[in-house]
Amino acid sequence: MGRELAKTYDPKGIEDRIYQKWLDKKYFHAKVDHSKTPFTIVIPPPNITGQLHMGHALDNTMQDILIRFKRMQGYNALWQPGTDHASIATEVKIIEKLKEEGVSKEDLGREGFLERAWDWKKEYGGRIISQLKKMGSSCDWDRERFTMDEGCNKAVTEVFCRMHEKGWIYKGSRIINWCPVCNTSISDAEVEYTEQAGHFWHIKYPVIEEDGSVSTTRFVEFATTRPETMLGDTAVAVNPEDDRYKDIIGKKLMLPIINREIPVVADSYVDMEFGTGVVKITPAHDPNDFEVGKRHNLPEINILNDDATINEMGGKFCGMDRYAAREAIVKELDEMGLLVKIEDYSHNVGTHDRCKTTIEPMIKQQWFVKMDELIKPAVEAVKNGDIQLIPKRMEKTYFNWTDNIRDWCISRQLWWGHRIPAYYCDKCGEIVVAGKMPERCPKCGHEHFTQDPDTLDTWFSSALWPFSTLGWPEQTEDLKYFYPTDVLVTGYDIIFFWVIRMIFSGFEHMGEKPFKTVLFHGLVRDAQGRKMSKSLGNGIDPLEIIDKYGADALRLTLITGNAPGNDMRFYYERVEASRNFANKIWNASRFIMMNMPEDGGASGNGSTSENGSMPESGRPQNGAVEKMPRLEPVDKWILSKLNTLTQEVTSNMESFELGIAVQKVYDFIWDEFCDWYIEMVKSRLYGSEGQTKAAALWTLKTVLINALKLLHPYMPFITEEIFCTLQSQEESIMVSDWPVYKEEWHFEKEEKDIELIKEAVRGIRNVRTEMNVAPGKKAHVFVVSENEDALNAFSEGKLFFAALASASEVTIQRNKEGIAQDAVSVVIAGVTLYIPFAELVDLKQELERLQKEEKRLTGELARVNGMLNNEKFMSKAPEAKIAEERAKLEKYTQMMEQVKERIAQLG
RNA sequence: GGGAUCUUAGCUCAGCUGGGAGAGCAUCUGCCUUACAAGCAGAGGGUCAUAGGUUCGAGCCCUAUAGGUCCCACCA
Repeated sequence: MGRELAKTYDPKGIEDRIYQKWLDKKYFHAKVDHSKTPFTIVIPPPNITGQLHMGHALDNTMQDILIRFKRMQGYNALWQPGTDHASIATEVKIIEKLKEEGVSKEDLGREGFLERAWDWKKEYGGRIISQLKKMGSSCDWDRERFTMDEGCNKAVTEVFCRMHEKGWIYKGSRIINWCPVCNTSISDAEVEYTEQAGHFWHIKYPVIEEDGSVSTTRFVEFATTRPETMLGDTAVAVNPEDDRYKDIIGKKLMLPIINREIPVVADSYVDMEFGTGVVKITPAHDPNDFEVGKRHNLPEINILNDDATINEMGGKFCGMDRYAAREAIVKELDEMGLLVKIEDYSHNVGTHDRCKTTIEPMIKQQWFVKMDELIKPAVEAVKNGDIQLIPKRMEKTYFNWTDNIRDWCISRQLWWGHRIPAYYCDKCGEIVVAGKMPERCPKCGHEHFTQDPDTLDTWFSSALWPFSTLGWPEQTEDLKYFYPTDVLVTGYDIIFFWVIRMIFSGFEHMGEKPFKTVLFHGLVRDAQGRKMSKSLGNGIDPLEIIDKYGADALRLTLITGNAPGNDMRFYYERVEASRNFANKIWNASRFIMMNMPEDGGASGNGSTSENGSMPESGRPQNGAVEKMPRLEPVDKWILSKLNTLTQEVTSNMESFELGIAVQKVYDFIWDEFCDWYIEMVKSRLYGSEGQTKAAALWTLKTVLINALKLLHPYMPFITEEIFCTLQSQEESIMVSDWPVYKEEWHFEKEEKDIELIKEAVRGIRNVRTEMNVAPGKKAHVFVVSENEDALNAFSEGKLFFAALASASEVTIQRNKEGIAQDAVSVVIAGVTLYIPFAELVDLKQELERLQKEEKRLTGELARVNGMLNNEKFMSKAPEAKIAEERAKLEKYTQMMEQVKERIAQLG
């Protein structure tokens, strides 16, 4: 009888079927509806080159939890999805692929290359999306966007033109970070410093004497880690306070090999304590030297080609690679007697975060975004709490960046991306920034232009994501309704790249913040705590986990026991624990369904798949289907517990404490519902009494359904499967109402009473184990109390002792008359239980047990009395706390009396 | 050099605004009790890194120390 469910939960098959149903029913789709409050999340768009990794899995699980929660709460929940073109990452991959075919990017030309890139996008762009679907993500796929689709392109151009107009985008000659392998400039944020073993070459330059001759005796010595840059030296600097060098300031030196006269300048940038206190100045190839050069009007001599070979400025080294040139120059200096010594030296070298190539600072014409004004509202918003960062400590990281903000280099010498909308007059070179190719030059009237070959930093378009995806620059209904979005969920590692840039872009172009809250998560690490990486080969594929344990188990694993912004370790035992929990719910549900009558409003074959023609409209029956029957105390107890749970979980989720919330649901379902409630009502289900059985079934079903709802955002698939099967309905749990606190489900007395019973049961189980009583051996339990409430509670709960505490019979009485002297006793507040066994009980052991308890109680009493007798505590502690302690005092005093009495009996 | 963060049971981690130390896994002891052995019932295990301080009261707040992790800057 009842519905057939497999003995263990097998997510395979179920998950795909359910997801397809959700898609078919358009549950994920959100449209403007002014009768509802919107709740919006924009997805951090994954790269089209990407494959789902644990970071995505975590990020998307958190977003899906929030979206599903809010959707059930009645919000108009929109989760806006899309992908990112990821300019440099994608371009690098395509070039790699072309290389295999023996073709270079230049062979194809710009047009040909872009064609290949779009092919790539078509082929792989969808892969990550289908993987996100495997996770159960309830994104509105009808709204899927791409950072290089028509709308986003329009937004990018619009922003570029506007900011240029305002003077906040400018073109300038600056020192930038150049990657000689990717052949592009990169922003400061893309530079990754790694410690490398290198050398410190001590070199000296000869002084030019008054008479113009090169001295053979006077030298200035310094040390460098990049001797080849000497080709571009235009000065040597010392600290103006440095007495050692005061006399040579303003003198000239002879730059060896090149034979160029360079001055000695005084600049406070030089640290007297470091090395010899002398620094060679290469303005074209070092950011600090560049600044010094500006201050002293030094020439900037670029000595490198884009591929990091030496250019014609390097004389005979022209054409050599930078490292070959280094060797040759050192050798030559040595031969000239100018190399003093070589030291081993370990230092930090800037590398490109994508390809790990050592970057080369160079002076280039690039486009920049002026940051000083732009950043102000973004700083203010976080400062005054308009935008909330969770956890709060992320604010410090945020301000640390904004306080030291530098202009943002946005041009990239790449082809895959948004081409800069700047056009150069072929005749006079005039720059026109516009949405399309200008017709004639405003300066000279010429009609031919060439567009800037560069593209924009990939983050330029992602910065606009929260509003470009909603239709901006058009003033769409979607934009007005869904913007600003509510929560941004992302890793703390892209706070500078993305979060800050979205914030200032939102204020600048929308006049309003892009989101109210940023919820950060940490990194998912491997079992040893290492970062998961391709090179280490320690990555765990989320799809593999889903295949083996199910998406629900994966999701639960990623959320439990993790606080916002904290890294976590991922290992299989944790997934197993989650899988076991899924199985636990499955079996509890199976048990309930097995006991449901065929007719009781829950008939049907339990399968949801072949019955696809259920009415689509209307809310589901919202859990408690039938009207509330006459309940037993234990039913009221679990309902009351559920009520508290509902309140707490909702509150935790509203404050983004997702891990805490799900832990509570887990504990409730497993401990309270399965281990206690189900065990306590079994006899009522097996018996044939109509009313009490119906009440038990009603309660089982009601509590289960509500618990499933609370769990649904975390484990969407299994909760859906059970929800539909249990109620034989097609309508989804994901569009059912979120549970709320119900006054009529609040039962204070019953909660107290059942907790008392539980305590007694635990006490009996304890002594039985301690006394090595065989599990099959039943015993008579005597309950002795003078307390009316307790007596009532026990007479109501009498039958539980047979099922839960191996009682053959329960006798309730006001005194211990007729109870054998050698019984084992259990003391709980106000009640003493006696269990006489047929065999003689070791009274010595019993006495020892009681004495141990006496000792424990003595300690407790001392602590409580210590507080209550402390005047300062009494005058300063909150009243509630004092009342709590008083109650404890009463309880322990009572128990102490009982224990003492029992000890006296034995003694 | 600047900053953040962590140090809690054998392991991995929770512990929200200060009010009697928790979970999962592992270990030990019993149980195939008709939902579940991916289970049930019990048990052991922590001077919450160290030293001070504030407080009636500190795992939680402050200071210092030790060790770990990360971010930023980049001293040539």
